[in-house]
Amino acid sequence: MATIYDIAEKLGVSPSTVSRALSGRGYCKEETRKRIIQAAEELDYAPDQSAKMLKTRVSNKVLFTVPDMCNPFYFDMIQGINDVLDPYGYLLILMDTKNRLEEEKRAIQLLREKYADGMIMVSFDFCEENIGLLNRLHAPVVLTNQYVSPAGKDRFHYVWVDTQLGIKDVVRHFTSQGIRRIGYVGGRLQEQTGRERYEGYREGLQEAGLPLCADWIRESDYTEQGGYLAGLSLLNGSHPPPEAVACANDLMAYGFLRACEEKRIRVPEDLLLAGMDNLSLSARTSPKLTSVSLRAEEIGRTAAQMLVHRMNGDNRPIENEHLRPKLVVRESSVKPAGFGKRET
Amino acid sequence: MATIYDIAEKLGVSPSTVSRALSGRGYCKEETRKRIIQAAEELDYAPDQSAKMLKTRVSNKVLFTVPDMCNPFYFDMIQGINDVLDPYGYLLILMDTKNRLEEEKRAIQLLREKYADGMIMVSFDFCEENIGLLNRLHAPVVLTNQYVSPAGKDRFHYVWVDTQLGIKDVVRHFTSQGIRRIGYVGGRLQEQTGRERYEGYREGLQEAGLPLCADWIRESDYTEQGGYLAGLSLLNGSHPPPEAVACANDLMAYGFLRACEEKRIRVPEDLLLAGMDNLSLSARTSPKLTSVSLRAEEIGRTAAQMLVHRMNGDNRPIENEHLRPKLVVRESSVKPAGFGKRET
DNA sequence: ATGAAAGCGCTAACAA
DNA sequence: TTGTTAGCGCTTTCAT
Repeated sequence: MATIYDIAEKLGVSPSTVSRALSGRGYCKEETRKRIIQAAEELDYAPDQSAKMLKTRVSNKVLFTVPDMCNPFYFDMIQGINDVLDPYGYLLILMDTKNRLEEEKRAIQLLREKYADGMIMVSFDFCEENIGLLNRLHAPVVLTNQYVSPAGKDRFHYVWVDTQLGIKDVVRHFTSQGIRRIGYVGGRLQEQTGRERYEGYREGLQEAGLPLCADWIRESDYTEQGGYLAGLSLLNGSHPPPEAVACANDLMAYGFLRACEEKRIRVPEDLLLAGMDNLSLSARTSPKLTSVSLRAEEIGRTAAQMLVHRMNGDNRPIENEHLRPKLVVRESSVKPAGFGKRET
Repeated sequence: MATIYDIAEKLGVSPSTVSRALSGRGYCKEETRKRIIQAAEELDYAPDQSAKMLKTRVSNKVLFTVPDMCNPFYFDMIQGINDVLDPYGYLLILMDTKNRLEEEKRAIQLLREKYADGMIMVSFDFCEENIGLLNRLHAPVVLTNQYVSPAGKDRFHYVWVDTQLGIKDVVRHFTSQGIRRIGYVGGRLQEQTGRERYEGYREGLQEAGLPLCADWIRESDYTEQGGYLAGLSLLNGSHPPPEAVACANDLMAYGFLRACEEKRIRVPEDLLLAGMDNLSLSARTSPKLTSVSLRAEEIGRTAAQMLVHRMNGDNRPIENEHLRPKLVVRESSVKPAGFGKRET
């Protein structure tokens, strides 16, 4: 592969002249430039990225990490991220951390090794360990969860949606219909996201004066299969069964729906159900699924904008962003006439 | 940021010793290695990728380009690609070419500039221009369409599914139910993918001795919105209307379904419908959508395997791969009792 | 307007 | 086992 030296030699000019001509920075006589450009084409020249990066210290890449590549939610986020990043010429490196701390650490390490100029990180569990590493990083980072270190002075930024409030809204939506036996399928309580959403459930019940009932609560993993298993377990293991169930995301709600089908429990005739994420799929399932919109694309867009701001060396302090969740009510959660009268 | 020189200096050894100790290649006394590793940690050292790349000429990245980031089909492919690439330590750069030749050329240029070691490219239209550029590339490339240059000796490989046969199977599925008025919503005929699938439609009709009828055929763009518009146009503009419609992908079928809803045409009671891609959504829509499975994940996995094979410098000639499409019949395409008797 | 030369941080062939 | 040295291909300062 030809280098600027080959071009320089062929034309009897110096490599620096070639560099200037091709990059457009610095002086170069128009005629010389033309000859250089022509020679570059003849030699099938293409600038070498690694050499350029080594010199300029920028990679033009952004790392985007998600905890579960199978969840369409993140692809909605990608739309937004890409919309913003593309015009700036940033490339997107996509990485699946599989909700494993080790993989998240690997992602952080990639940044230390300058694979990318910045990172947008989604995690179910921002904790002391990954946050500590993140704060040691020089490259800008934007998270999609709220996190404030006790010590303060965090180096990263975040854009977040109050999922706690979102789940609380779901519970309110149920109680406002007179429902009192409300179940919940969430994530692991050891994880930040799991705690947040569970807290919304707890608050919602409390607000309505309803007790927590372990029989109606399951911990799962945000996957369809996990929701299915949790659904079976909950439907089999609770007497009386709940009248309504809030799932901490749509994927688990789909799985729960599958469990209901299997158990011949009709939604919403026998049981009300709601999810969270508002995947585009949810408007088309049967029954159409009530869900809390987290505005995935907007999160992505906002996160990318914050990141670009920081990567461009603009060091004016920026505010962390806060998006409001929005309950989208569809068939699955609305009590039909004759609700609860099981057909036989 | 610390370099191996900083470590070398601190310890009074040479940079190459540090390099050997850290990379594990070449001799290094165990004790020296330990001291070096400790010093590296103390100095918060991380190897610089661009320097390593410049020297080793490998980027450990693979470029994956898709013509429409909004289509979940490609995310199924990503699962497969990532499954294969991840164990080898390859990172995935995702790029949306927006079905524009210019963007495809940009992707090819990225490879020339060594942004990545190889590429998996999805395009609706492999044509002389992009193929010509692809053949000039040194880096390995795997396409997801069949393409054989007239001149032969193509440098790239491909894994393909016979979508022509897939659409033909859909038409057969319709005709086997006695349906004779069969419509089609496809891609642009100027594009390779559009031609292929249309050809399947044409052959299917021909096989059943049915004539082509322009009233029942629409060109669109593989998006939901495109399918919706094509649906409205077809439903409004054909007298008599078709009894069944084959859509060239699921996204357009969803759009078509939306158009049907709007026009109060019931599927499958008034009209049969089928798509192609077999997105996971299709098993959950209402009605559940019949679709041709293209095995997205398997395409991804296979393509990635071929690419890895080539990137590892294994130059034994490899066969292009061929996956068979599979019709998955669901509610939307099965003639119910009383089909065609419009309710009023 | 152009050229010479240094250097980005790493690897690897060769010498010691 | 370790050190010396020469690049990888580009940018950029400084001199001409």
